[in-house]
Amino acid sequence: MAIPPGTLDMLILKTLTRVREQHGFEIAEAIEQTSAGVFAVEEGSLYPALQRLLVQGLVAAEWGRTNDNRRARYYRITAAGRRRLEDEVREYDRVAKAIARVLHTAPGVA
Amino acid sequence: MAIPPGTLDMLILKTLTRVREQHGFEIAEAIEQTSAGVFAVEEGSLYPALQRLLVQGLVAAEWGRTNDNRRARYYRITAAGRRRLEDEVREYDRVAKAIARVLHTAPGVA
DNA sequence: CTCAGTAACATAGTCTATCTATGTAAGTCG
DNA sequence: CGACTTACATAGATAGACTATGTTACTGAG
Repeated sequence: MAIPPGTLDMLILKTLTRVREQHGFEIAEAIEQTSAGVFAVEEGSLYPALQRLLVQGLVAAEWGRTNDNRRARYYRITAAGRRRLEDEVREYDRVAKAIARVLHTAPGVA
Repeated sequence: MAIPPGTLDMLILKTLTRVREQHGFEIAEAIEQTSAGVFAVEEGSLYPALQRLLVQGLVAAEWGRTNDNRRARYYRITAAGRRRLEDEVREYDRVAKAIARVLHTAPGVA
């Protein structure tokens, strides 16, 4: 299923706080797994997102080798990335609560 | 604040289950109030959304008069609209839970 | 009675972010 | 060597909310 617009960067940053260094494919797999298979992160969404995060200094990257000796770019979250993640989670909670209020306001209430 | 893409139709349908007939402005105000002021529904988002819902038969509309005698289009939710609302709420919950799982998976967990 | 102000509806075009489709480099293995 | 796969990458399509603008029609001041 599609990732809700505006949440992908947050999910990537969060994933990078769980495992110190991951390359793109690993990040995508981790999101799919921790979401219990609800989300599929497409490459056309993943790599542009990682570029955005790189440019903003929220993640850092270096080229390395996978277990089976393929080249891959390994990402880790920066201090600025952690701060941004906190902000985004806070903001997401605010919005989620607001939606819940609308969805659960009883009929007849002003 | 901005309405998360993909949620506006659901919020409008839900609002119309609370008050039987409302015109556009009233719907927008109701969403702002029940969200505790978190959301502001802009006219450029509201009216296209109502058109979408009309075309799909999820709401019905008729022209009428406001309390102070201005013309306004009054909307009510249809049976198909109630079914769609149920689907969208169910889907939203699924996504929200998936995001929560990603955000709350402890470090070190596979 | 006219004219400014405003409520309500409406649409065109912009922007943002994800997706689809495609392409490339480089390693493995038969 | 050649088919297959992993991993990265980008161009273009698409969706949905936003900004900006415009129109209609009622009210109220002067």
